[in-house]
Amino acid sequence: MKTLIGQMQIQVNEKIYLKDPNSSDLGKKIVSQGIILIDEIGLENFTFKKLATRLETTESSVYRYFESKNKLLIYLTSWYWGWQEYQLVFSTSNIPSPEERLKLAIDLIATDIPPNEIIGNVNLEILGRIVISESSKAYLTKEVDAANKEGFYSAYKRLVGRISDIVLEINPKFVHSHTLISTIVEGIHHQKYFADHLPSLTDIKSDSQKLGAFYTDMALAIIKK
Amino acid sequence: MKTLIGQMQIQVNEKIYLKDPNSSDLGKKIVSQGIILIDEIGLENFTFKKLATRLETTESSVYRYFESKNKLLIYLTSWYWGWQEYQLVFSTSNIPSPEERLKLAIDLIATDIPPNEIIGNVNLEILGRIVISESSKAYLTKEVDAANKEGFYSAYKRLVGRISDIVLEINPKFVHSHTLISTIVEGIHHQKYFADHLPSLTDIKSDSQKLGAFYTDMALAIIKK
DNA sequence: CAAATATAATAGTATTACTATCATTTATAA
DNA sequence: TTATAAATGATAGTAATACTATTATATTTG
Repeated sequence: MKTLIGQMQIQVNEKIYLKDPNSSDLGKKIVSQGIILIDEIGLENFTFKKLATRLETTESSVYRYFESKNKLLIYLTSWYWGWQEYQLVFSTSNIPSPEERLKLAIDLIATDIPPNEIIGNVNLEILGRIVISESSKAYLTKEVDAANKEGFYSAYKRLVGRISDIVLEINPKFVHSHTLISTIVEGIHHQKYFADHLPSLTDIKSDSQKLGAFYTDMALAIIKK
Repeated sequence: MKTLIGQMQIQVNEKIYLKDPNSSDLGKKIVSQGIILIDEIGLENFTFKKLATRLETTESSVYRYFESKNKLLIYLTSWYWGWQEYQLVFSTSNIPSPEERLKLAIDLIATDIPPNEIIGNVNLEILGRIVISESSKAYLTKEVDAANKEGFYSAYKRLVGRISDIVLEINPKFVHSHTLISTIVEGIHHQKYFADHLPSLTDIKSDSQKLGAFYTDMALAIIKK
């Protein structure tokens, strides 16, 4: 999982941005530094003005790439899920046992990203952190339905869909595969957040192995029931 | 569950507000109409100015009760969890079987609040809706740790703690009771949101009975494993 | 080298998220 | 009943946010 294909590119729905941030230097900086700034000050305090100042550019230049900070967030999370999907496909490709593949999938979601893992100047560890604490805000808005219609959440849905398919391989009669997997994915992120900030809501303190193991056990217990 | 005790009062941590909204007419309206307005336009678009206009009062008057809209949100969610806790204690009080109590607890979380259920001019159905779509924003902020230290999330933690205790009655050796219950509570809310807005992430379309049944099955499967 | 494209500089607007002051109304208690 | 306190209303003000618009200046590409 360390170095994948040298020049991999994650595809993100074009409607999310005004101008492809991958098409220019400034665009790439907006993404890579945007991640860092959101992580530092939180999405609520993050503004395009502050980002522009940090990049020594102007607010209007940033607005040429993204319509709003929520769109930037949607871009970042889509990118993240696209990357996770890529890793899922990659890491499960030669594994015949669906049970083994499910375990790998859940561990993939649960595993902490090692520090300084970079793809195209995106720091994945930091991106992983903002996905945990901010990603739900990308869909918990009054604009969900419009955004969903545009396909802004398709990367996430695809990942959940793929893991659900593995569940169905294990038990084709299990009718709650999507519910189960979306519960597990959100659950893992929540538990990590709780471990750091609201520890009495969890029993697993920053041990991604145990976290993955718990959810794998839970999944298999209900799937095979 | 229809009419409980006529004049029940849910206690909310005093530090959440500047002035007790229950102590005056205006305060009560801020809460009851605040809920309605947040539901209508979403937390992002909600402002104290808009609420003041609707109440035919002034922004500064609203600010006398709550420091910020985030505090109002914390107040509303605390109130909600306090109310859920009350109902939990009430509905499980005479049930000896912990398994039966767990089922009741999960169903309580999953059950849709019937329309027009009112306690002290708070519309619970609407409050339930905003808890689903906005409550996580109460803790997904840079101020979590400070807020947690002040005890702003204790109502939620207490509810999770109580249900976890039931889990431990069923199996005292189960070491993931908090993880399991917080996963289920958040999971139920997410699934309801998904059913309405991102249906491909769920298999249960607005059927709170099935939702409760699924999570109960899942809980028992892992607890007894 | 011209033309297109990208960025910088600057300005401007309505709204947000507050804080402050002072006048007026309403409740309470002596 | 009146004095006093408490709550609300009216008004003003400020820095920041979330944008849009315009024009000038670089930079790239054909």
